[in-house]
Amino acid sequence: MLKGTNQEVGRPHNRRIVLETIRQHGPLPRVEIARRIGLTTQTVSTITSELHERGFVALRPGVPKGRGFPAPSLEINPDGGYACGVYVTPRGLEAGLINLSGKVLARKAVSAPQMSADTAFAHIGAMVREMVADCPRERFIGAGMAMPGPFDIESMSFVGPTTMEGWRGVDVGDRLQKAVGYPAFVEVDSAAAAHCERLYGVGEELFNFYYLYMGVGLGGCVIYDGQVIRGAWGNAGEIGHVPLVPDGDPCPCGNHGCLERYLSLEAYARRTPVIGEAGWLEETAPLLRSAIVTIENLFDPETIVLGGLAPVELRLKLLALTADLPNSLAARQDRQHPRVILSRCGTDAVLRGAASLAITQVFSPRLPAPPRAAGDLFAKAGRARIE
Amino acid sequence: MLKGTNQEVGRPHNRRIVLETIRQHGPLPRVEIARRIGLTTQTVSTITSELHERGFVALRPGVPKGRGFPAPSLEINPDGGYACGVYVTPRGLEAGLINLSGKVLARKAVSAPQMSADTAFAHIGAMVREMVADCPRERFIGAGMAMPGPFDIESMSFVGPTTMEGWRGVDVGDRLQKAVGYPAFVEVDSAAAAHCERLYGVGEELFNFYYLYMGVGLGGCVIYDGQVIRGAWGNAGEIGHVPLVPDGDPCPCGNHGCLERYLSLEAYARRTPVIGEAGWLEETAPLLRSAIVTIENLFDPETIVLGGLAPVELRLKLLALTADLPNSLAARQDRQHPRVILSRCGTDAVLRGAASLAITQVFSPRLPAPPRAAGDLFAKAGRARIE
DNA sequence: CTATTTACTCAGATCGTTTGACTTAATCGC
DNA sequence: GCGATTAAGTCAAACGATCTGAGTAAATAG
Repeated sequence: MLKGTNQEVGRPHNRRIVLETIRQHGPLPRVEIARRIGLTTQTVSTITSELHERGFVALRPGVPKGRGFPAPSLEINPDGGYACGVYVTPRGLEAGLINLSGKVLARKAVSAPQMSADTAFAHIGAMVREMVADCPRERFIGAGMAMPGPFDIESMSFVGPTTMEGWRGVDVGDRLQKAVGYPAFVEVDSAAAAHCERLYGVGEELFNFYYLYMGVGLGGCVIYDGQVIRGAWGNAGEIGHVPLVPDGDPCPCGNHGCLERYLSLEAYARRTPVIGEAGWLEETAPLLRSAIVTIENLFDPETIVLGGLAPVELRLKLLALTADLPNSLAARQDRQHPRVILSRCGTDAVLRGAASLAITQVFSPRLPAPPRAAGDLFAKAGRARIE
Repeated sequence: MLKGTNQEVGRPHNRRIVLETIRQHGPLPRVEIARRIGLTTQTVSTITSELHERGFVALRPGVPKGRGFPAPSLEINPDGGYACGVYVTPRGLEAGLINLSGKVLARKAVSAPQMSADTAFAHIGAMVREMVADCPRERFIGAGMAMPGPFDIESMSFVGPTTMEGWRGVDVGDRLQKAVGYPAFVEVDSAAAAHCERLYGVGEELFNFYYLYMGVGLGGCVIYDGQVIRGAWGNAGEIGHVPLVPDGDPCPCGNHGCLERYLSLEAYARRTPVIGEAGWLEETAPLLRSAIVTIENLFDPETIVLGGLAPVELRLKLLALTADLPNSLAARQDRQHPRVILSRCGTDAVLRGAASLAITQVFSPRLPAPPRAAGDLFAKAGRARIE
């Protein structure tokens, strides 16, 4: 569980830190990177020359700004690497190729309801191979795949509108790995979308937020300290099955009054023909507000990001319903952001998030927290070897 | 935000890892520690000799077990360090001295309703000084303090049964630091209790759980990967204010139907005179079950730990109500633990948790996650310096 | 045109971890 | 019983990533 560190661990870690800092805040001169990550310019220089050599970062010539050497800036080289993202749903497959900047360069899709796992992985293998062929082979990093959650919970995974039939007991990670032949990773769709938002959306400013994913069902994901909180088995975030309405609508999960029976695209599609969109919004508003209060009181996020498959227009209407929220611990004086905001990543969030999983896993810091200087018992003598 | 690592950071980190491994799994021989944390025996030897020198660990002579050198084991020296915990409530103060094993050695209390901050910190300063006097001065590590949450939320902190009057705008951390003159830390009571459970209770086996704290109000805390998840402002865990009953009882927080209006010692005290304990249990059961389903679906923990100030007898009765739980993603086949279990730490949980904050902050690993070997792009060349 | 400032680089020093040989203390097998 | 084997631990030298301090390049200030 707990692991020690040595130079062999430290170097890759620092490399990831440097690259992630450049990715998130670049273009940056070396001194500035060094200042941020707490290492010397020399070290950053060594690391960045390696990253440059490998083509992951590009050097932008320095522009004179006052006295002194005009510092060249480092930025991500978008074409330094590519990754594939696959989104598997009960309606079919979507796949995309992204570059290091998270831009979608190519896209493929297979439409077929309730694909079997065998068929799906055959398609996935083929799609990924085609996409890899479109980019420099040695620059392909890996693939990520997203699916509606939860995984491996028979009583929940295989019923309801987000059901994947015939996928019972399939070792998805292993199958993906074998199908693509590159490093492969799997994530629940809402977590993948949250990951995208963290990397390419609001995550540029926010390190702690809750991502509410309004898809066919309703999912969510906490980003805490910049990290996706996945739960013990990677299934955290099934906010759609929070029982907010006692004795409410029966849900395929077996309970009654689950939130996603009211707040989800499935609910929208089911209700609007009956009562119209305005009626649905009115009916859903109190539940949305309750959901927000629940999230705020449980997670204390900086903000809640409203994302998912739902079209922007609809999400804007939902956002409007949150103008007048009930009290919660989010009602603090010194808020930097509204309590609810819109996602900045488009409908490709899941795809890009899934693909960037591979990039993150291969590159990014699973960070060592800096030991705080809080009464260090080893302050001085710690440096001397004990005889 | 992201920090690099070097030898200066690495050594203290490894020291913490070694100590934490010994604390949690000791007594252990050096080889075994090395195996667990992924460093060499030599390094562990160097570090442990330092820890031994400083009196934090004790050496237990090796007992012959089969061939080879009989390995001496290392274990925590309980008297290697002491810390103070303070629990501040609207009813008064409780303070305690614990040793490195988390045992409560001394205890003090001041009973006085709605103490002002000035009075409280005067008392706290005095109590801590007395306790420090009872242990070797140089072995005193620091103090931790717990309070009912949430902090700094005017609209919620200062109303209701857990209210602290006259504490508005008080910089608690700073005041505590000044009052005790040692490293000082502050935490919400439920998080402190969860921390205690992590260190000295179920945390010995579980790294991912949700701690439900049934006190005057109702709080909770996620332990994820062995770490307390505190939220953006340290207030995560206000599960008591999840609105589970639409149009339910009005709550001092301003909303209606908050969970803690039904499930808390305050609710128990208010309702049992009217309908008796059995009546209360019956009335509360569906809400408790809903709360559990909510937690499970949002956090996907290994288990939920039922703790808090509520007496064991009452918690046992509540536990009995969870024998037949609704479906959730926790209903998996391969569960290692029941969905709900009782806390193993007694009523001192908050006190011990608060005190051990100081120990943890000074010693324990805020861990660097080991970079997984997933398609390392720098696999070989990473070791060679680039010219 | 010189002095100053700033970013960067080179080469050597530093220091925690690793490596490999050695020591110690137990059991196994003849 | 006694040498061979096994296992944990220690010593001293090697390793290697980062740091340190001197040196270089390119701008501005005066």
